[in-house]
Amino acid sequence: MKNVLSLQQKIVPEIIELLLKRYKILKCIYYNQPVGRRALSQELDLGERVVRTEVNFLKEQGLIEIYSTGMTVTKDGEYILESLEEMIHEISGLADVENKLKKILEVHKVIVVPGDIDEDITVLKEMGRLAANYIKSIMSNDTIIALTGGSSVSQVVENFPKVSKENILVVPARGGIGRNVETQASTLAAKLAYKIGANYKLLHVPDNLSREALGTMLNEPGIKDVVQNISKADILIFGIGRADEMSKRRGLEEAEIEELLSKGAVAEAFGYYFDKGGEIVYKTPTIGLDFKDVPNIKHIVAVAGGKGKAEAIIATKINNPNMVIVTDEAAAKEILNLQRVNKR
Amino acid sequence: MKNVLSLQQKIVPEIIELLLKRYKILKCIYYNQPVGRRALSQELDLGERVVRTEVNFLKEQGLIEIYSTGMTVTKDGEYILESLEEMIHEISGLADVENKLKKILEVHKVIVVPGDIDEDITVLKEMGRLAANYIKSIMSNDTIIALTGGSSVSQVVENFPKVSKENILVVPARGGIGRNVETQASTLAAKLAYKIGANYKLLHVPDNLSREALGTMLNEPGIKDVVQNISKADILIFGIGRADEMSKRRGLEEAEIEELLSKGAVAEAFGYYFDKGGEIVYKTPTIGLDFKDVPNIKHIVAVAGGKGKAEAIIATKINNPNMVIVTDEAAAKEILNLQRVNKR
DNA sequence: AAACATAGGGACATAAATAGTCCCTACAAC
DNA sequence: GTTGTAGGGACTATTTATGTCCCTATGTTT
Repeated sequence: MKNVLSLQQKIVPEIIELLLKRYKILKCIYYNQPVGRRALSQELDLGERVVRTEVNFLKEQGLIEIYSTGMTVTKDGEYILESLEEMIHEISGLADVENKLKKILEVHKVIVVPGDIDEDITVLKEMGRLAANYIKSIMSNDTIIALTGGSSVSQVVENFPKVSKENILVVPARGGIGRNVETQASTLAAKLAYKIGANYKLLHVPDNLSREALGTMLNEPGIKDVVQNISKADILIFGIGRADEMSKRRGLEEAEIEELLSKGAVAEAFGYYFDKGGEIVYKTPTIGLDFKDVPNIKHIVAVAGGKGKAEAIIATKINNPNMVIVTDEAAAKEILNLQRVNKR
Repeated sequence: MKNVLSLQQKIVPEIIELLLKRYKILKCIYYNQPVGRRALSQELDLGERVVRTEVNFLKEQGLIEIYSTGMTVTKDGEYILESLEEMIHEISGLADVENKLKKILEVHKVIVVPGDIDEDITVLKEMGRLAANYIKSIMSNDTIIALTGGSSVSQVVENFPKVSKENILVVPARGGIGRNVETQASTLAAKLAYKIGANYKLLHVPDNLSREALGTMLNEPGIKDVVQNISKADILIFGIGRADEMSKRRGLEEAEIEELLSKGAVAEAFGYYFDKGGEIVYKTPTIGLDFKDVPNIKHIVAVAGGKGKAEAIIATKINNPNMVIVTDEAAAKEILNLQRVNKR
């Protein structure tokens, strides 16, 4: 049989939360027995009533006993507690990792997909699907979605479920034509719009323009309109890349790449390059989303996976508490590793 | 690690139900695809809305796809379905058995405790605990509980949880003094009453009285009162015994026992002996609960376990659709066996 | 011995999830 | 075209979970 737990993750994902909650409570009673309901709820940071409901359940199951002096774990309970330990470790792996990353990266939510993007291509798809589902859940009528290019975002679009909201607008976050037409922001914007029956507007502007050219472009009416829409975006979907890879892929000149890297750039996201400290060290000369607008966007979804992306994910510091990161187990664990090393 | 599933049964039993429900739905879609929501809900005997909720979930998880022609299971879904099969068999063992028994025995509910009463003494306790919990859930103020003697009922009393209802009355279902004072109906009634802070009344009448003596007794005011209470009982708790064992234990004379068995008696419950067909072939001459009152009692809980009791459980036919049977795995499986043999 | 702290249980209002129901539009088969 | 069945939307009713506060019992401190 395939691993029971991963199967259950798929068909009854609620099990994780419930199991964890009950385990936590049982363990807490065990370590503090005899203990009262209120002391417990404080210790566990759960509502008093919630604790009570669960405590009643545990009593029903004969795992604890309740006296007027407090609650104690029965022999059965101890046995269960012991047996559960192993299972919990296995299960809580990801849930735990998600919570840790949430704190480390200071974001609203982290979604970790089991597996490694570099070893299993379906992991990327799963990332896309989960990101898409999340995005669907936050969409409402009249939402403006801005997105970037890249293979990760491409999978988000590819796995987008049907949506029935009205007057959705999809725009590329920034101008710029990548090598691969299939994963360009414009292509993806159009594809997503088509999939969910939304409108879309495109920015037909190459990357790496001169300042003068940019200025001129910005005054073009067709472009000005799109740029304004972008700045009003409600949802931003973007991938995170490694600075070294992205600078090449975006066709920067050798000299520029060298300068970029010598400045310590390790991450790239929507045209901005970040160093390890999260400082912006370079900005791709094109038009579209301005970094100063980013902190105000209601929902930001970053999608990136693979061990190699860990550093870049950490470096991409966007001061937006609403950010959600969708990544894979490999990247997640590597981020935790790097963090541990840094602490020493 | 102890078996994951039995652990989960103990700590998150709700999830198992959920798992079963979803599996059932997924499987049903698979065999009928493409199929509509309403057809499904009819097939599965679930509310249309319930099906819808679950179907949405399955879609979210990517296990099914929804088209305007109906729902189909995806490759992922098929894989899950296949992998789940084994797990379901293991899990649903008892749940399934419970349902089958419910139909075979034509009762309101069957509770099956894993294990064999004859091999593991804790199984008997567990049966008692579950029966007691069930009884607690149906108790209200002013409830009258009638119970018989026996080791099974004794465990129900022993494992009774705290109850805070008012004006509960506990009475023995029938008069009669057994060999073992500890498990006599009178003793148990008193013990239960003490445990839950209820009142009790006793019937001090030996088994096997002559007709004349019975008539006399029935006119005694102290006894008349108790008998009236018994006939108004809201809950009846009783054990089921084998006719051969019980007739000896109850101290019948050799000749009577032979007559009894030659009449085909296989089961005994609250003083009545039943043959295989569920017909009453003998009645212990004592006073108390009358069989004609039994079909009208609101709640009847029978407790009996062990392979040897299977035949007796089948034979004890009480025409009361509210009956609940608490038994063990050994008896349950044997009942299914006997049933299969009978069909041939 | 009295006062106090903390225990579990009861009760009730309210929030949230779930289920029942009915209607609508789309699509496929006849 | 007509018809039957599909899924989705939307509203209501019902059940369940939660927050809150109060009560009494019990063990401990003063």
